[in-house]
Amino acid sequence: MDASFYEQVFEIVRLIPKGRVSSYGAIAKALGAGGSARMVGYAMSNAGIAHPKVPAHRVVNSSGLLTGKFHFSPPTLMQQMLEQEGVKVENDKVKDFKKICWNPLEEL
DNA sequence: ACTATGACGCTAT
DNA sequence: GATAGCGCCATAG
Repeated sequence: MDASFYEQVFEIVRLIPKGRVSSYGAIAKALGAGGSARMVGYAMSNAGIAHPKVPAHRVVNSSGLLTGKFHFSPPTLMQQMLEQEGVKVENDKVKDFKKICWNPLEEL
């Protein structure tokens, strides 16, 4: 394994259950890099070329805002994917984010 | 080794 | 509520 930070992030993201979402900070913390939330997002940039597919659309910021939606094509794909999985999104923000937020540290 | 960058997080104003 | 600034840390050049 490359054991790169990216791959570790990808693994966590791939473990996110359908209909749930996670935050960059939570994932970073689960990896033991609590302060490297930026790295998680940075890794997501590679998610587009990563295999197997990484449900990056399930990863949002601590506010539940779809910050990275512009990295999708089209940018509306992220919101549609979430709604498709039962996640309600309003104004580029996950509704009831606190309720559906998935904590890797707790679930794992 | 150093600098620049980045899908973040938090606090202050 | 919106904007601005700082910190935090891994990757790329």
